[in-house]
Amino acid sequence: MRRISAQIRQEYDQLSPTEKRVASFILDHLDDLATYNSVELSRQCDTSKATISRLFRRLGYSNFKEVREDLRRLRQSGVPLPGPKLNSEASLVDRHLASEMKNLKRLQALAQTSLLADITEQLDAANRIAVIGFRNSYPVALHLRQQLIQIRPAVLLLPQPGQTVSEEVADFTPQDVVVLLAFHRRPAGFNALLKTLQKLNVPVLLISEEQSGLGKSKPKWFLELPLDTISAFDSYALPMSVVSLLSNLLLHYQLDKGRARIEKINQLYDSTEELDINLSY
Amino acid sequence: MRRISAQIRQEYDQLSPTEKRVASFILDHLDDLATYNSVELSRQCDTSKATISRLFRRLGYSNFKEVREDLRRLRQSGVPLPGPKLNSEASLVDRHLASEMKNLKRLQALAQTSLLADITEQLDAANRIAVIGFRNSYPVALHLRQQLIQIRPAVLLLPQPGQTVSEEVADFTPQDVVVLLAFHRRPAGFNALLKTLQKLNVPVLLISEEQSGLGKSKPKWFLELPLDTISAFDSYALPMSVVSLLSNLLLHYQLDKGRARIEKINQLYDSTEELDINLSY
DNA sequence: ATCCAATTGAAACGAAAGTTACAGAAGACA
DNA sequence: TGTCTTCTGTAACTTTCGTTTCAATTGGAT
Repeated sequence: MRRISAQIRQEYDQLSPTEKRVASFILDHLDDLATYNSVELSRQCDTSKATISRLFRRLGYSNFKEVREDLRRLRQSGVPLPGPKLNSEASLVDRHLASEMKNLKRLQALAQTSLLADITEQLDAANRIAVIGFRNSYPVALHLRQQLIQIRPAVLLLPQPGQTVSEEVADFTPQDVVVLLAFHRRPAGFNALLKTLQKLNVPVLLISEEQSGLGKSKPKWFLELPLDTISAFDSYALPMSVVSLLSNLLLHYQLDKGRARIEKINQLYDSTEELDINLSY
Repeated sequence: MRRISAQIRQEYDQLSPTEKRVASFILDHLDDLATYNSVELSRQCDTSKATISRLFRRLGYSNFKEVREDLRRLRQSGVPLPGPKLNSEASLVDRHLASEMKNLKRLQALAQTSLLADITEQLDAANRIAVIGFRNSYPVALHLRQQLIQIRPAVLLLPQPGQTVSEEVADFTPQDVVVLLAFHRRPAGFNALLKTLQKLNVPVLLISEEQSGLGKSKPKWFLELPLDTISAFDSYALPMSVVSLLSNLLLHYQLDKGRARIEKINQLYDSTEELDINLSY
């Protein structure tokens, strides 16, 4: 495929001063050049439309449209990203970000299976969904519930104050789904809960940190997310990313099926306060 | 800032069948919609230019140009690096991950300043820290508080049930710190809260989504995080990553100062031993 | 069956985007 | 100095884009 950046490098010496200025600008904005038109380009580079037009001609394109098409194809077909460069004295911040990047890449590997499609389907079909998360997993559970409730009814956050999970889960059936967020520090009794669910034959999506050893409990779906950081505090970035991903997947699944009731979404957004927070000032 | 995905959510039910088809396509291609024009859109959705034109009118834009400008502004708020680009058949999952990657890169650009060091120092020195977050920001606030409380005392989560933020914040001083998580849909009265804090001269760390326009309120520190995803549901991955980053930074700051007790860190690392919080089964 | 409202695409229109012709400016060279 | 070349923006142009008008079609409702 022809690459405009390559063309520019090749021809750069032959270009006139103004053209060089434009070419540099292009190299600096390769990623969203496809969204510019020649008028904007000329304004940004403080030159005329004519110069822009001539430049692309010089670079071997017959017109601007061809450039656009090339860029879009380029955009869509995998420019490898330059990884975060790290020297030995990289700051904590840099190292944190590098670590997050690494975690994301691992998720990418995990997400290749049909697992997510399968889960999405069940999240749509389930009569009820229970989202369960203790301690550090609780904020994630809360968030997941906040998102899911916007696209389907009957999404419960467990346990509710004053009740035990066992009680609330007792009447769950194979037509329901339980999402169990189980990152670190699972309280005593957790295994009992797993067993109960298994006995009831409730499909369980179990999400934990890596190396949790929870795979043995044979949940219907199992996601092990890397939470590693440079130091003692884990990062819950990936769990939140998965929440967003699952929500978006479910939304699109429902859209495809014509089943999404989007009109409700904003109402809920605006009026419903799912949490008992006092919003007054 | 107006977001086309939000507009679509709001109006979706009012749309005609063809318009719904187009709207779905848009949600599926939010990330590179800016590179399409109405002719291409109409071809992709197998409809006419006229329908496209009418749809955007219905979504509250006065013309297509306005849509483009909106989308470009969204896109351009990032660093000039070619993100991970995928071919057109890339799955939603792949595109989600690519988008997260891009957001991380943007955070990398934000984090170059001395801002974080400054914040860390104050988080250490503060008499009290209040963490405030409503709606979708609440889980993040909860999590931040959970982490910070492990390395320093007097970290409050506001508002507490039955009280108003104003009341609880009334006695805050310049020696305290308020962390205000303010992602999207800030409730009425939010500005009043900001002003109160300003009047009391309390240092505020304000964290919001990009393009929130909250910079005008002149908080002491201001972080704008990209939450963009491929579709309607935002990703709170970056906020959670920042929580982890801040926690780790503070931990290391205290370690450097000999102020963190080693046994605390061991506690942090130890994922099995538990104090029992009253979460029943 | 008839009417009415809603939906949609074809076509016409005006408004831009993009190309080309042209002319002025600047520099090189004799 | 005069001439030639190159570079560049202006303006005229052609093409494409986006909106609007209008008529055909559909699906209810009476």
